[in-house]
Amino acid sequence: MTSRSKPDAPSARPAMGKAATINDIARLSGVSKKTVSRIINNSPLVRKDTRDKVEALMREVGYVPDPMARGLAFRRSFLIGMVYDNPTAQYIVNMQYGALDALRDSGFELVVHPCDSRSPGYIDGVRRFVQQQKLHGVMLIPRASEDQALADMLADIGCRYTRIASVAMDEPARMVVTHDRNGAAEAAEYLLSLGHTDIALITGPNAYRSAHERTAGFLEALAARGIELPKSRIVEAGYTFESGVLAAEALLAGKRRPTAIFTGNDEMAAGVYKVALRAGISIPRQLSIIGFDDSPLASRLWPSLTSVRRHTRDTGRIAAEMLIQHQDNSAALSAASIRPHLIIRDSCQPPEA
Amino acid sequence: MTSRSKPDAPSARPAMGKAATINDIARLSGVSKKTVSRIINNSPLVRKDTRDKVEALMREVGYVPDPMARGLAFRRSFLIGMVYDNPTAQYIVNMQYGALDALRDSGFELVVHPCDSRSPGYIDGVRRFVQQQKLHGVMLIPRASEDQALADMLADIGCRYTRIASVAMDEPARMVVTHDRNGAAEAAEYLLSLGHTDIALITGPNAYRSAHERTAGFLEALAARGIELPKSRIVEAGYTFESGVLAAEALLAGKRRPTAIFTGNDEMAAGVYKVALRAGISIPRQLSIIGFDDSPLASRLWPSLTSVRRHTRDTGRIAAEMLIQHQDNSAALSAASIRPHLIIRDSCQPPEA
DNA sequence: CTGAAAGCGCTTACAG
DNA sequence: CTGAAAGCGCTTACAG
Repeated sequence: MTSRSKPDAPSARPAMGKAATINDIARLSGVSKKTVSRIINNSPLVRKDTRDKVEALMREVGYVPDPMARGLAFRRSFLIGMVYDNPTAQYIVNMQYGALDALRDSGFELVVHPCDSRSPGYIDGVRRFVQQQKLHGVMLIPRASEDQALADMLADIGCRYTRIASVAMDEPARMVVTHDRNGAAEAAEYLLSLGHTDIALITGPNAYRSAHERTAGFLEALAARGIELPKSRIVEAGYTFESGVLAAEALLAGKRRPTAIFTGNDEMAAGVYKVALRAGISIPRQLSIIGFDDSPLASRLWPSLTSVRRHTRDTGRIAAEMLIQHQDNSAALSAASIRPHLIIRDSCQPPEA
Repeated sequence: MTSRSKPDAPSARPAMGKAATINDIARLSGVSKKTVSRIINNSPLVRKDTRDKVEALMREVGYVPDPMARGLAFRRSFLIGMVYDNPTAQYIVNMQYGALDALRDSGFELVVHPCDSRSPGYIDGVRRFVQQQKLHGVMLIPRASEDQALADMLADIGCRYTRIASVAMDEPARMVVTHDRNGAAEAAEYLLSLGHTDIALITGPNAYRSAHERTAGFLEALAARGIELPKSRIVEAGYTFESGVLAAEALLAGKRRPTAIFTGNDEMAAGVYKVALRAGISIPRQLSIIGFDDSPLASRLWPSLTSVRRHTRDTGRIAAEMLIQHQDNSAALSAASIRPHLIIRDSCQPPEA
């Protein structure tokens, strides 16, 4: 129990005495506030010894410029918005961690904005969010990032943004590409290397770019080794556990079952597990399975699931860095892209003779 | 591809012409800006027809006061901080959704601040976060919420906060109590109702208040029906999957296995699944299992896991509401508490004869 | 119930 | 390289 000041006291003031302001720094170091301002903003137009003297004082008194005052004068806040639409929790949290990695000690903060891209007014909602908060920039996470109308709106109102997507769909300076295609290809190659040829595929919704990329990468890699899947071995599902169950039921019902299944994400792979376990089909002896995401679920399932890992945290970090970076080095980052790779666990083995 | 203004254009201005300011509203409606300010702040000192006239104009031009200007004058921002320490992704995301439910259309935004409560400087990190951003208030999520030093620091600097915890540990106006004890008791009663008597318990770390509450609730409910667990049937683990595996191995090794296990969270229950499946112990025929959290994992496991559901999103909503509520009705909310309850799935049945 | 003045802590022109 | 003036869009005393 604490017995300090009343929580609803009308005026909340800093701990002891007011915090130092730019005026204090200017007065104490004997320069004008404009010079202090120049130092805050890293202007080159300050003599080195002036800068050193003032910076020492700032450190000494623990001075940090007020983001609201700065934002008011700049007509832009020091807030980065993260806009996303309904993906899995672990993915979002990792993305947030990554963004915060980039924002740490930068003076910027992360404000989250989940939305529903199926609701009609959602783009307007994002616009209000951006304009009312005068956001410095926003990160767009799949699947919202795939919505060109959203990106167009942001460009219209002059809001800088970065898009995270499985494939380049905007100027390089605004894109972080995750190359899902490569990850899926690696999964295909692994199954081939184990000797599988009767392989099935459960895809995410075709309308999702990520699903399209993963499917294409998987099928291409198979084709490169001369294997073409019949239509009956490819089932489109909805990226959800339940849809994975339905797809697996269709795939595992007949007598001639595939010896391996690749699913567009781990959720659907868990659905395959359920159907297989219920039907007494042994994983991996009678059925090999590979997922995509390397979510926590992958290691919690038994046997643990081989899955394609995405470097979500790094992806989020880079997307945020691109937003707060100064122009000079942003070019270096603009080509940012991260390749997924396969994490091998216990859900695959060569097919039975 | 879009071909709009360059993303790095030095001056980002609103879409078309500047947005309206308080001066525009004052001029156009023929009152002083102070009167407009009174209306913005819901002051009763405004004649109803004046208010109506001005509000109509504000709606018409889509005027929204600038949070940075307001914040600068108020010496406090319109940002709510969410401070948390390393819990599971779904829990955090649900908490964020709940907070945003409360903040929607309130003019407040949510800024996230994960931290590591084991690192020495973390309280200082939160203090800087609060003071530099002049946060309106912060929500403390377990286990950070259990740290009295953190709460004391916030009280010291005059920052309003709400704490979410399994049991009251602060003034009612600052607490949202989740009553984990009740949920655990319900799990115990369910197992008893099925006829189990040889029951085991895998607890979270005793240092966690939630673990303590869940353990106490479970054991109390058992004791109320005359059942006392021997020490050997109670294993302390770490709330993680891996620790659940180890605990289950200890519990399921001997010949006289318990017929049911209750775990302090779903992660550890998944660990029990792994050990049971590997050992050929059939769930629920030979072993009933109940988890806690009702995480997505619960329904993805097979057979699906009976688990105690926490109303995380509502909890987050209430914690945020308490922060932005005006004093008058905060009393009504202060007693806020939410009871967990058992979600019955397929992981339990009566013990074998 | 309403308003004119001063101020919140910064930055942007404009000078020098 | 440095500075005095005006302004960003609001609110707080203070009057009336």
